Amino acid sequence: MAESELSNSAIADALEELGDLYELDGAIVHRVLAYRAAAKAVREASVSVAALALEGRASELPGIGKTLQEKILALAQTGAIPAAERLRAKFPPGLIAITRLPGLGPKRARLVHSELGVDSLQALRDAALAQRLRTVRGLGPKLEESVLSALVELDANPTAHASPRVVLPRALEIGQELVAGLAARAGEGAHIELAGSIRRQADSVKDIDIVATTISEGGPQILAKSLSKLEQIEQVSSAGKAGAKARTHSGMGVDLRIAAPGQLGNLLQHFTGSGPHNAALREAAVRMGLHVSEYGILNDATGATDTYETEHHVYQRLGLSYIDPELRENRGELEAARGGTLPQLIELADIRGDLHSHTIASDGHNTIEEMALAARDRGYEYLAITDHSASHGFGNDVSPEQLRRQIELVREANTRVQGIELLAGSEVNILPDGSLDYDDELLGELDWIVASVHTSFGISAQAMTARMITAMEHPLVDAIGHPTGRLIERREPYALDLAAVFTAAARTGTMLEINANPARRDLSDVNARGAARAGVTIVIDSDAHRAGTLANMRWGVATARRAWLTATQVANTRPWPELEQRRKRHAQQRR
DNA sequence: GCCGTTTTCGGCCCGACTGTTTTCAGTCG
Repeated sequence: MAESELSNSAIADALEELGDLYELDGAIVHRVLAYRAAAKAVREASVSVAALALEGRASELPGIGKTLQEKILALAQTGAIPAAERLRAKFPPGLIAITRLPGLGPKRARLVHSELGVDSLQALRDAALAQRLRTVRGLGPKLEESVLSALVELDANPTAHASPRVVLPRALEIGQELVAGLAARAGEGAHIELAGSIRRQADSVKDIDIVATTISEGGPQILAKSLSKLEQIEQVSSAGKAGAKARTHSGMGVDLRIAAPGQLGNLLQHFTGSGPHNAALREAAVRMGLHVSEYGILNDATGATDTYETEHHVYQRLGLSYIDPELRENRGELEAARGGTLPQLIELADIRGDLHSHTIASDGHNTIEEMALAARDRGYEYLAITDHSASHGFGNDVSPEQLRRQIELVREANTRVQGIELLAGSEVNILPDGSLDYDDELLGELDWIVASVHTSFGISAQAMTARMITAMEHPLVDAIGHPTGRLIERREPYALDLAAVFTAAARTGTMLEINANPARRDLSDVNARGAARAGVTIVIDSDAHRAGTLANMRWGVATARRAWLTATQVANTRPWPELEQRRKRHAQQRR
């Protein structure tokens, strides 16, 4: 296999930069959008795009054609794209920073560069202070004002983006508080719900989108005014009949949109998105002579705009079966909905047990029995106790001797606590050479083994891949925990050849985890989908460190749904005896 | 620059808001 250290994320960054540069250069918007779409496809790919390009196969990815295949190949072979070099020489780097300011895009950046010679944020500030921006046709005093206030904000907080992304549970919590607050003030007959990326159950959320309908005459005004009264809201920037825009004290944007009940389906469909899903949906609709917006569907043939109360009817009108919100990312769901081949997605109620949990034996906060009772309360049939292993290194090491004692304690608790099967397991460290930190004899006494990387994240992709594959080839390793090590919005995944890992997992019968900790969700949606396509069995685990966080399972199921997974593709939707028989140590015995 | 129930060229979603305008361009989601 072609080996390249050029990561997908580095390629995606390069394509985005090139798109920005072409935009500054005045390229037509569709060409720029093509670069952005290609960057997204590269970032989401679960195989090495550099390796694909070296084989001449990058154009197999959606949105990448002959030209971009060549440009990625050049980047992989020479470390640079000639067109980007040329454009970088033409436009000073400060111009890109200017396009990032609110209210300023490529057109205006180009304008201030050509008319005033502005080539940096500092030069822009000087021009605004000297009131020179208003001398350019199309620009005025208001823009000077907004430029200066944006620069002040940037100075105060140079690293943070204007609106940071937060992980889903936090956004959902704020969103639900806002919905409850609005509902309490809206009166009878109002319907209020969350849309946007929260409803799609994305990894992280930038803005909270709220959709509301009201039947009373002054309903819209009451709702918009109610929003400004909520304690979470810092300020409302605009309010009208159709809705309001606001910002929370924590800095999240809030977009409230209001419609008549008869349009709820149209509004909800529009505001659930995603952007690429809606764009693709609308392009397909145009070919049918239909124009879709949040207000309804305009029919070219009749000139009438039809509105729909439910999303089901919106999709039906467009010749599509209903698409679950988690799938609306333009990753093939429209074609599947057209052909009636969408999957029956896994649900939280399908989960029968949890195979990754911690207790006070390592870094957990509850006893075996407390965890067992909490799992039973959740309706589980089984729970694996998998404390950290002998070299965890955070003061929570479980020595071989302690593990033997822990196994006895689990067995005792299993006889004491009725109504749930307790499994004695371990989350064993995968050492840099791929070996494990207990000997095989002790590992052989365990019911369930999840192996994870917790150290030496910085080794090369080649070394990390070999390390993982060695661990998967161990006959007693049932599953790999949080396989890429990413932390959402905080830490990139470690360098790893995922395609090779998936192949090895399928070959050895090792399961790969979707770790349901909402800061991890690892495997990610696209990677879990890639793994399942490669024939890998997925297991969804809470990785709970206290009884309460067994409930994190829901975020893992959310990721599985975004990965198009059905219940049958996930191991722990099966009763333990059935799951137990399907894992590799039995498959190996059968041979 | 991509792509095909308008297939190798000519299209490529839809609307709101803002500021600068007197009909609209640019930006944003």
